[in-house]
Amino acid sequence: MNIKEAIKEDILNNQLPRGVPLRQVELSERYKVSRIPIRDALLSLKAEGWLSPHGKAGVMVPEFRWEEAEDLYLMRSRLECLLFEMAFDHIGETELKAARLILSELNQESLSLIQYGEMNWHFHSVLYQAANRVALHQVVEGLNEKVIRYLGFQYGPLGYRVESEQQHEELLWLIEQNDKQGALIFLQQHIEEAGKRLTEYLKSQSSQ
Amino acid sequence: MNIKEAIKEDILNNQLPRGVPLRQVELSERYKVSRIPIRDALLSLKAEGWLSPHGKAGVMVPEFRWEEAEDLYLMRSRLECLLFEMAFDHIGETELKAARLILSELNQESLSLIQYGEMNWHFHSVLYQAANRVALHQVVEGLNEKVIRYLGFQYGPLGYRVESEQQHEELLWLIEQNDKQGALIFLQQHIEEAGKRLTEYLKSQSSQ
DNA sequence: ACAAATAAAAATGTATACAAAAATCTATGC
DNA sequence: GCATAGATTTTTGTATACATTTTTATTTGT
Repeated sequence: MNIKEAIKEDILNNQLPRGVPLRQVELSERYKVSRIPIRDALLSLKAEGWLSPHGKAGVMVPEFRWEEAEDLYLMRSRLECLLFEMAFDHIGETELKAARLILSELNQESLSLIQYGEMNWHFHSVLYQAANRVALHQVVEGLNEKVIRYLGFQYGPLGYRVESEQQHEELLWLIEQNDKQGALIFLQQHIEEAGKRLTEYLKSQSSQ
Repeated sequence: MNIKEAIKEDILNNQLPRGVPLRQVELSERYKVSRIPIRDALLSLKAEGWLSPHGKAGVMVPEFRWEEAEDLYLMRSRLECLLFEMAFDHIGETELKAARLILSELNQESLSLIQYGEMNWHFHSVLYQAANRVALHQVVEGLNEKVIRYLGFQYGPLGYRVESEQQHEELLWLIEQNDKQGALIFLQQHIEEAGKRLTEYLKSQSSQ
């Protein structure tokens, strides 16, 4: 499971060419392993949306497309709010404590992009776990995984990081106040705003 | 891509034990290939939800769980209705024609369960395609793939097949009448009813 | 000059063999 | 009698070698 992570990192940091087929031998030389574990990794990453098919055989790093980003956040908005609503009444001190801990770790600098993205998901995940909706949770997790691909944009040029953390704080506060409706609407806005920013940025990038 | 299909068939028809780890050598003997293509297939099927991890290494055929079925149909309801709404105004004679063709093929008997499930999805898919929402479409496709695992229940003891086809006819009719609101509500009921039936059936099964 | 057919190459897919890790069994101490 | 530490066996993970498929280049005909 280590080569997968390495390839993900390299995709995020634009160390691998986009749009052209990735050759298994090149990758096996690059990561100093044989082609078999490379094949395994490519297969997994393709299934997870980090790679897309190239012709009849072979994979490539997909280009960024604002349409995909828009769809992802649209789905996150619908499904995460549903999940959060189901979770809300079951969120107790345990979950809040865990969420606060993650938030404090998130504030530390010196996190790689991929680590930050995962921590960000963990924060939301801890809250959603209270809903006890495994299948729904997994799909939402998959969406957040796919979103990580775009984080380079979101936390690079967009400099969204500080603002995002303030919103996390506020969400916790609303939960503590037991303001279900308020928290729900806030979460929806939190997601939709992030989606809108990213989508607009991607559009402006692709049109030039 | 052929061994994957074979394993899927066997999972659907309960030819593989549930809950216990699948051994790669056994499968390689069963399907008369070496372990490498088996590994590839298991990896893909795990990513698609047909198999789940068993301990630190190895996979197993997951048990049926009504909670999963409920989640799947909940998500289908939310996302498919959204997708359908986006598609509606772009559905033309081309899509309707394709949908009618699929429907006529669906009426033929002599389709395996897995083929029927795929045809069923194709019908919906053709309509959704008009929305031109690739990422959203793919997620919905994934949900329908996962639902196929449960089709043995839905079209076996539940005998839902004829009724489902009548509903498909009616949906097409509503589209032809350009009754967007009506079609939307009808689709939602179509999905939610199927989900409710399946979930209730699974509950009754697991409680005895 | 362009298109289609064919031959060469490069890439993926698969089999066999070996290494590492996990699970199981056994023996030993308390 | 039970739990734990170690050894044994089983299973998965990886490397190398070969087969098949796909892609690219070349040739040939119009």
